[in-house]
Amino acid sequence: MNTRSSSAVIPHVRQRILDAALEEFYTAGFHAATMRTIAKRAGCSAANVYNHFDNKDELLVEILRAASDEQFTATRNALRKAGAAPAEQWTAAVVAHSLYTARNQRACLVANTELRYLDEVDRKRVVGSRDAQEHLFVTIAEAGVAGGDFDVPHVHQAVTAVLTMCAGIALWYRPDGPLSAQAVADSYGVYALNLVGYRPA
Amino acid sequence: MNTRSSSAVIPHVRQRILDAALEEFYTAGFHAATMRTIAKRAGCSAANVYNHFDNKDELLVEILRAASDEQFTATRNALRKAGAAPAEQWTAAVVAHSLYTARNQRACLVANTELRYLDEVDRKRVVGSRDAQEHLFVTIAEAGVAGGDFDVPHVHQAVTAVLTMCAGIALWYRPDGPLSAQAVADSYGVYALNLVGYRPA
Amino acid sequence: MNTRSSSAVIPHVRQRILDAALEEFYTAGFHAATMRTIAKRAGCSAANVYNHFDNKDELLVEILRAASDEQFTATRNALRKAGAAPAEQWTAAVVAHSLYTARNQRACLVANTELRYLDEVDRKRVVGSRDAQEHLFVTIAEAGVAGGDFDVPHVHQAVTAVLTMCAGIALWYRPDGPLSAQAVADSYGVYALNLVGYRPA
Amino acid sequence: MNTRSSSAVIPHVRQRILDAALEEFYTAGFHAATMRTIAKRAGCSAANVYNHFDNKDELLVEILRAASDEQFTATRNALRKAGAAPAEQWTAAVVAHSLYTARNQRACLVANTELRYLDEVDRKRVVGSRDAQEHLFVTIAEAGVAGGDFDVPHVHQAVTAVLTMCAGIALWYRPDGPLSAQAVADSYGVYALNLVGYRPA
DNA sequence: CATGAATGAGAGTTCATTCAT
DNA sequence: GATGAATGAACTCTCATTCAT
Repeated sequence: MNTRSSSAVIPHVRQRILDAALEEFYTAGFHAATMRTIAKRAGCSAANVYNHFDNKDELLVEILRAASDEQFTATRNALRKAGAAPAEQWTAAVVAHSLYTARNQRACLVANTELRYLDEVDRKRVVGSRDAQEHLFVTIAEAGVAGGDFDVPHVHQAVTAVLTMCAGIALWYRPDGPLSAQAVADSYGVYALNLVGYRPA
Repeated sequence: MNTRSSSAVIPHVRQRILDAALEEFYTAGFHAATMRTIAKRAGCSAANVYNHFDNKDELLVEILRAASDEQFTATRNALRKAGAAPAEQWTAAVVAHSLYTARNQRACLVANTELRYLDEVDRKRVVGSRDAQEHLFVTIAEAGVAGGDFDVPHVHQAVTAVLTMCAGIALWYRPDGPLSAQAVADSYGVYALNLVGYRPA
Repeated sequence: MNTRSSSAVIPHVRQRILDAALEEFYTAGFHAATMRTIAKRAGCSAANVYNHFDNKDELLVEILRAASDEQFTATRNALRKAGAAPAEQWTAAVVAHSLYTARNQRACLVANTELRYLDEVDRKRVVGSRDAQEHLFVTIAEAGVAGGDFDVPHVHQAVTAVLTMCAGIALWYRPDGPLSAQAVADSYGVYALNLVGYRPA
Repeated sequence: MNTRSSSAVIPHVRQRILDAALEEFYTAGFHAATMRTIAKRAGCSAANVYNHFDNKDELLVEILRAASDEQFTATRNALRKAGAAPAEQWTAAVVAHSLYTARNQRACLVANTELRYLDEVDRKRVVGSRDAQEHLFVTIAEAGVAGGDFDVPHVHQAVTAVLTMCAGIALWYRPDGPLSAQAVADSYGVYALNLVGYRPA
């Protein structure tokens, strides 16, 4: 009966707006989503959205930045727990990345299709952790090649290929499909390890 | 001095409109592209676009359908010239698919990002050759696995992974980059062959 | 029954929009006037206004620029017909200026109250002839003082006083009032001649 | 350490809001000024403004009424100190009126440009002392004409001309300009005396 | 084929104002 | 007194599309 418990059940408006925006961006696309439909889904007036966010772009920025950061964090955490061998690091990174993509399918799809609609300034606020993440993958792959574990042409390009492959999960994955997110991620780990020409000793 | 020769220099309006639309869809996205900017780029009035196409959706449909069909054709032609072994077929298909993607980067990017904005009816007019193409890849991969050439979990899913990986080329490839389209396609052929766990006999 | 004669009766849309805008700016003020009310008064849709003018500011600019230019022209024409003596020039200028103000009361009132709402760029497009006009008055007044016909402190300031006095006509003059525009203008000519301390030889 | 001394330093909210409103009305105009910017300038929330004033109109009314009353009072005080002769009364009134206008430039400008945005009821609450003031000027001018000191056509109209001329001071006067408020007011006294055709005996 | 003019629908955004706290 | 959150109404401006010519 107190404020805390009720707020535990119905999330605060700000979060409800973000959730609604993600849903709308996902189903309709950024441009086709309207502040009015977002607001209605969030259960408030369109005007009130502007009490919490500067404008429509800001909604997209917040959503994408949060997703990017979380995904990066997930990957780094996985790496910390994995063995030091390049193959283990590589697989751990790909699996974690894929797992996050499958589990946050909406946000990841939006990130891959709507990022382009942000202006230069806002895009920079989002792509930071994306670039860092890519750099992480490149480092691991290069270590693998240098150590003779991997054998693949154009390492950097291979990393790009793997990352877009993983991002693609967001295009088709459904939680109620035949494979669990974990199963999908695991197989993508295998694909990626194969892709870089890993040959067990 | 005949019509044909003049049309060889300045393409007919219909084609100019399609070219303009592709360019606008590519740079601005389907929703942000306006009939006016498309028309201006094509060098005619907005009203005149409607003398050649039913509506804005139709422009997207035409562009995507043509690209899909051409890509499918390119892939089938490559398969006809390739050896019968699964590895050869698989590589030929991936290379052809990738090559088309790199060489038609704009259309392929639009196909992957804007297809969702078509309604059910129009989307069906486009996805036919896409599905056929996917089916082709699946058939080859399954043959490879059945014959023991390939070793990969969840074949169908692996094909999806490969196709999204190839589609990703459209996201970053630039004709004036360090690698030629052919070089990129060749390395993607290697990636794909690795990915399915190919082991030369 | 032909197009020409009908267009002679009902002015073209562009002019109807300008007329409507002036009326709305006059009665409601620039900010309170809406594109919808302007359009409705002009007998077209709000959207169509944008086929003829870039935006709301442009409406104000066009109205004010035309009024400024016409007023300047009226003053210069009057000067050409007047005698060379400073008193004659001065009176002619003031009377012409006042006459225009009374006869174009709406435009002049809008010019004096709404000019401030234009941004720097647009304001410059309007104030050119205003400044030129002021310079004209100053030149005449200074000649009068130099020749001993006028005797007034701070000549430039006196000109400003006269011009604001004349502009004030737009605040209260009504065509159906007791005095004709010409009668009002004539008496303002007297006021202005008195004001600069004219003493007939 | 008591309330009075502290209020001497930081004025009470009500006054801070009025000051802020005047500043905003002056720089942006009544319609463009928002309750939020006014509140921010006053250092409180927009909602709090409504604890002190009924609505936005009320802010304008309060400002204009105070200014009108003060100006009227200033004029009457000046008249009491001046000699009885029409020329002395007339000059004293104009100088006092001008002086107030220069010294309260912002309020006077707002009074002359934004009064029109008040509805009938509110406008009446403001124009009372304006009308009274005009009546005062007319009385003096008519006495001057009746006594043969002044010679000017359409006395009432001449008064209007003088009052708008004085009001114009608010348009251009700046405290840091070349002339002091007193100097400006004095020369406007001369202009006005000239204007009514004063001939020293 | 081609166009300028026209429009209904709707988008993002703002704002004066209210109200629970 | 004071506030943050909320809202209905309205505004400027855009856009796909139509139509007379």
